[in-house]
Amino acid sequence: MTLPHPTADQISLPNVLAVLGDPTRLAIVRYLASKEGVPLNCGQFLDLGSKTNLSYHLAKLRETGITRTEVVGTSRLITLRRDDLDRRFPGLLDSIIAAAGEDTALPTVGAPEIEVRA
Amino acid sequence: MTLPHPTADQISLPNVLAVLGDPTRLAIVRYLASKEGVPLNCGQFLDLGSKTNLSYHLAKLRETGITRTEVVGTSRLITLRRDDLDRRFPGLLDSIIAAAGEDTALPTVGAPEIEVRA
DNA sequence: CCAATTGTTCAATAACTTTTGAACTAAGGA
DNA sequence: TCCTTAGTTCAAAAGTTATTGAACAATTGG
Repeated sequence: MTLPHPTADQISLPNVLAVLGDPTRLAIVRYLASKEGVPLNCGQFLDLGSKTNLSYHLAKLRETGITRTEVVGTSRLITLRRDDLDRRFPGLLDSIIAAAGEDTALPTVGAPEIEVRA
Repeated sequence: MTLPHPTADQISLPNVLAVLGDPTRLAIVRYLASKEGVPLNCGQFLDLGSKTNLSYHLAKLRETGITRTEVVGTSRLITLRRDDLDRRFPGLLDSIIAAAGEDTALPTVGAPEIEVRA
């Protein structure tokens, strides 16, 4: 069983920008990038919204060509389509992820990154 | 007379991405980048939409911090806020403009770039 | 002053997006 | 088989965005 994904050359720049213009989806992509190589399932993102809402955002990321979703049993394993994005839009993903990393206003997955003083 | 602009540190990544996710606005920015240094007025963009519609899109670009608009007589002179954007999001604007340059589906300002054979 | 030029504002509309809960499907383990 | 886990689908509600035309304002040249 495979879900529909656009081919690399079907990925459109305005679509990618619009889809990453949503803070929840940007947070998802940032987290995927921080765990590159490790496929994550939908459950890992529950900090960012309800199950239903994540289903919506993750479908959007897949349909735009930003992520790849593999069905394994009852899980979906989600990865960033970094090669395709880099080939299509060199430097774009890196600069977005770097900028997102500085952005304290973005929601985060996992511990809320509290700055601990010595 | 000056119009309201966000300061550099008020420019938000999700906002920039969402605003550039619109093909008309991406075309405006691409054209501004191609004429860097030369301030353009709204009339130069009439290929991309009606006067009213451009007013809307150009206001959005200004409010997001992507462009600067200077009022001179009855004209608005519009420039890209490249320094601010580069400082805030290094590499982002360049990769977007480069990618937009390859995108034949985007609307264009001026002659439709016909490939002339020798 | 008068008219033309430049661009804005307003209200209306159409279309899309995000979010929600309830109901559902499909796989896996006891 | 039955229950749990993982995630989707659907319809509804709420909100946002893009586009339009008509009316408006401000500057400038004659």
